[in-house]
Amino acid sequence: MNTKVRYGVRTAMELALKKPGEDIYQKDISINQEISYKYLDQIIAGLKSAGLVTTVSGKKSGYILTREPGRISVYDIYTAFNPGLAVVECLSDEEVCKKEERCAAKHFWEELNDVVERYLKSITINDLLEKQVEINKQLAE
Amino acid sequence: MNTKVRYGVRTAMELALKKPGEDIYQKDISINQEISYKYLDQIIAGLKSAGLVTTVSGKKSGYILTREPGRISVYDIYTAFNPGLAVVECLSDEEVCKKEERCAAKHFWEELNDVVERYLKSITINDLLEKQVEINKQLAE
DNA sequence: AAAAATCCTACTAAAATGGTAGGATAAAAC
DNA sequence: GTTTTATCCTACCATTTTAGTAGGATTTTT
Repeated sequence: MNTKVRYGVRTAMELALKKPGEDIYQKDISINQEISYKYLDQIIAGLKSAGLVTTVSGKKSGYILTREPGRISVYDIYTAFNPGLAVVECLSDEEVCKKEERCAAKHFWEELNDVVERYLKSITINDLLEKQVEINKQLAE
Repeated sequence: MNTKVRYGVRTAMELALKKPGEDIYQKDISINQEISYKYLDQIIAGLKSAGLVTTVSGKKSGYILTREPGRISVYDIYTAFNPGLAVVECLSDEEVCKKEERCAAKHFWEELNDVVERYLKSITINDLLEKQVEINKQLAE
């Protein structure tokens, strides 16, 4: 899990809090989330080309999520920055291990991959926001 | 999951098949598993310093597992080559994120980390060997 | 003593990571 | 219609990690 995925998640959380009529700019996200303004360029570009975020460019434009936060999973954000989930390289179709299907280890790595993938798909941006509310409540006590 | 962990798992599987009186040398593992003899040096060194493998002095010498295959998990092998499991860097104690406990994302990464850790701990070398027997049986059909 | 095996340290090419830099483009405000 | 402010786009780069290679020292067996 590299910084792009992590920052991507936090960016999506930030955008999910946008209220109708309100504008959220790259600058806002950069400041709130303490992510370099320029690096955020690449984060947002990734989210856009994955179809998770959209914008109208121009002076007052800002960004917006294309789907409700409850319909964007962490897996969606992960795949915005990675070709696919592969906990070991022999799972990505590029490289083909000589041992292939004879390899019990490979079967195990595939199962691990499934475990992780299922979990990433099960958590949405909305879940994270709810968790955030819960955390804020606990801190206020 | 880097090559050291993957090769480490396959090396442990190889050693687990050792019968009493039989010797398994680095050379054997290198040939059977198609791992460079010299690189295997480092793999075995890691397994040894983690206490999973020891050198036996007998007729010649060779290596042996220090525990039954059913009591060596993939997590044990993982930690032989990595300081600890951390799917994101802010989970390793070295770096401390400014957001710390206020961050819902971090809580999520921690849960993901637990999911992976539990799974790695749940699978033993013995499980992999049993799976291998199953695969061999299916291929023979 | 020779041979065969383990043990140990250092080096390195290539790729990935986590950014920075500089400017082009688009549209709203004046 | 020009200035301002925001997005968009491409290239570059330092550092770290990865996946080994290399060379030899030491120990054990024959």
